[in-house]
Amino acid sequence: MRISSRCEYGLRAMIYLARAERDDPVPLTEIARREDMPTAFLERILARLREGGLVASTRGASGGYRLSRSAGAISVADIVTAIEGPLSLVGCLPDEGGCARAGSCASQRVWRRLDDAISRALGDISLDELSVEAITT
Amino acid sequence: MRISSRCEYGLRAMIYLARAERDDPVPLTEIARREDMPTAFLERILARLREGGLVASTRGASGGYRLSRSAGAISVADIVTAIEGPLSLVGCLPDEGGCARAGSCASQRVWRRLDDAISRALGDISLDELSVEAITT
DNA sequence: ATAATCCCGACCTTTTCTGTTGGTATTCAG
DNA sequence: CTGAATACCAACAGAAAAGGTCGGGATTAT
Repeated sequence: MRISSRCEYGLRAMIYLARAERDDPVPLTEIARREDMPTAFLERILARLREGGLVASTRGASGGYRLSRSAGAISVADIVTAIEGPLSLVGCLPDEGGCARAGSCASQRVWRRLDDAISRALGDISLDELSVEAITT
Repeated sequence: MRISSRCEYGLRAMIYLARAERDDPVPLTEIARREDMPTAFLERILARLREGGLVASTRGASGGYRLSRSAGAISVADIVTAIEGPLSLVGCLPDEGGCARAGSCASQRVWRRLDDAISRALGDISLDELSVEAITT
């Protein structure tokens, strides 16, 4: 179980945006350069974040990206979900069709508990908390 | 972030072994048949569980697998670790060489917190708890 | 007009996942 | 001793996902 680079890059980019305290949008190339990430790849990650409603973009010269709401109102869970899709761990959970043995399936409970733990852990961390942490350290 | 079939199969197999309350070892084919899992694949999973010290095998006719210690002394974390390797989420953690930006890297903290949450969640669930749960439900 | 920028679809390479195959070694029962 | 049942193991293969690149189109400030 590894965190994908997509996710890692996406989170770093969001932190970068949270720290960029200015009104004009931040261009993709700047983020990529400063955070040392592949530009074209990052672009597609930002596309997902935009689709997820976490960043807003302005096109054209002197365009770029900015957070679509305050850093305090964005959790890491939001970011990961926007990038990776639903956080759910297994396909056999009831909402997704379920599997034959259902009900009597003990392992299902394990994954559900894990799901909860992950959601809670990631939901508890907000973006501004991270940008602050990083500065004070 | 999905749970791999390997893991799912492995956990189910372990639960099966925990419930099989008998002294003679359980053959691979039985587990595979009863749990509807691909035999050869399961074999390789059981190999990892054996290397991880979670199951013991006896060869030859009327051989098979059994838990190498009591179900109460085996956690889901043990199982997942044996099958998937270390539970750690990112490669940039200090123990694994670290990355350039280290120290000032806010995202690292996120993954570490997540790591902890996962380890705690999986470490808290023991195998006998699961086999009991499954029976009483 | 031009340069800076976002947008997007198609492609590529590498790795991981999910198995399968075929053969070897070991042990029990007759 | 033989045969069947079993674990063990290495090599292969197809599918999917990860990680990334490319080329061009659309938009906008200057």
